[in-house]
Amino acid sequence: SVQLEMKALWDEFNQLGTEMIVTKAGRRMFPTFQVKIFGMDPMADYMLLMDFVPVDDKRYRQPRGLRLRLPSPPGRYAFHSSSWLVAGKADPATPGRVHYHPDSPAKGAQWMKQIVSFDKLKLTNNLLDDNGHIILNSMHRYQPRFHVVYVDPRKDSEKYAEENFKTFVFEETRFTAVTAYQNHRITQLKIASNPFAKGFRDCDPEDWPRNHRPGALPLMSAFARSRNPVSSPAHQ
Amino acid sequence: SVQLEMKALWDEFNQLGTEMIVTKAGRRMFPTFQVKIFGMDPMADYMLLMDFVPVDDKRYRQPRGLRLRLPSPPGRYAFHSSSWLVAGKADPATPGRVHYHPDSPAKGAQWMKQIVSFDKLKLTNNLLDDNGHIILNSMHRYQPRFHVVYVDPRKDSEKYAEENFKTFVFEETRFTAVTAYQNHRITQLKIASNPFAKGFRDCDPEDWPRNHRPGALPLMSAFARSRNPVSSPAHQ
DNA sequence: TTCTTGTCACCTAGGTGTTAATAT
DNA sequence: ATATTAACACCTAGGTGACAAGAA
Repeated sequence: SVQLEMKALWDEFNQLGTEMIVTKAGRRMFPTFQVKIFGMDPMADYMLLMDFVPVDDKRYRQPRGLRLRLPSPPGRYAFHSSSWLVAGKADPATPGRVHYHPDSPAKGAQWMKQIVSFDKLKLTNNLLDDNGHIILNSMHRYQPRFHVVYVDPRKDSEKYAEENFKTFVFEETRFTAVTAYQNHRITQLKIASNPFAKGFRDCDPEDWPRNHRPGALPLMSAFARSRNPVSSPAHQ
Repeated sequence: SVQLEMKALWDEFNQLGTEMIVTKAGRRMFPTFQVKIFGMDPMADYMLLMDFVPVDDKRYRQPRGLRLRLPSPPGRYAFHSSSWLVAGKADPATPGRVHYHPDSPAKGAQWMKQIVSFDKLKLTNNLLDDNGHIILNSMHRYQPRFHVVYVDPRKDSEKYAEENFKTFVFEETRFTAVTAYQNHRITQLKIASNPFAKGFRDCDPEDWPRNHRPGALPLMSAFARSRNPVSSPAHQ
């Protein structure tokens, strides 16, 4: 069995509608997909991998004229809407790549003795990418999937391929691929929770992440002080 | 067979008497021990590891009163001698630890397809170290050794332990463990060739390492401009 | 108008020798 | 006197969103 790490954070993002940046050079996911694994044969070899499947066959876009610009830090934030419109049918599918965890293959004991982190996985929108990154269409929704493959030592292992792997799906890790954040609340939550974005925080530098307790909604403390663009949209 | 990478650089250090810093927290080696491997069975599993054996049973020290201090950058360098005196018999042997390459075990094909780098290996003088670092005695000389272990799939593989590994020794990688550099020419060569020490270079920032050609003695360009403390020692 | 790209300042994370203080 | 330690400035290496300019 598999347990998703940082589930509380994933839930918080998912509630807002998670967005993941895709770039030509490749961008990591945040939150990082991390799991704890139980019940493997400690002595057997396993491959761990991830892939991404479209949630639907739709292309999305931002609603017309719902953008607004807040004056507070002068012209700093271009607020986008948190709602999405269906823009039509999905673009042609991207090459269905797969990301093997770099430690693969390894013994079950090795995988189980600590959290498995897919922090080397990168997302790109470059259809011609030759760095082995995951290729996604911007403005489309994706579901990450996690696969465990048992390395069968038998000579005719191909025959048993069907029974030698297991797939795990965590719906709270769904996201929309974007080239720039569309929902400002997502941006703020990323800034509040990703250490690499610390430079953009304007709130108490002490409170995060040291004082973080699940359920206390502390992540949005930075955003709570500003206006909510969803509840008070404005035409330009 | 195994080929030492950066052999020219190792030779240059070895000619001066290589020194490696040991610290309580653990210090990487520079140059890094890196090899190219040939002739493995591409489908078989191997473990790669290193250990360090004393070159002799002596303890070394700096000659009495041979230190000098150059005025050029005011009081910046405490020049030590490049010669060593035998200070007596070696201290009690340190725990004979071994460093497994973190990718171990892996297939021969994996090991051979690129340079194998031991850049995670760290040296410490802390006898109570619990980070798995290599423990060495300061002021003692050591010979790094590289071992390739074939992972025998047979049930009674223990019986064949003797024939299932091969050891490679490169004498040009010998060094003296120190807590502070003793030979200023070693310091200068480290500064000239280690990218992380770039902040201490005072020579043409363009010339290294882009223009480096083996045999042209360009590494010492920074040092060549200053006096040679070996050929002109001074009493204090 | 909407989306994408490239550059940037600002971070995290950690590898250097220097230096002054301390230990032996 | 010699050897070790710990704090430090200065690097490498690379992950952030902001922003202005460009593309569709």
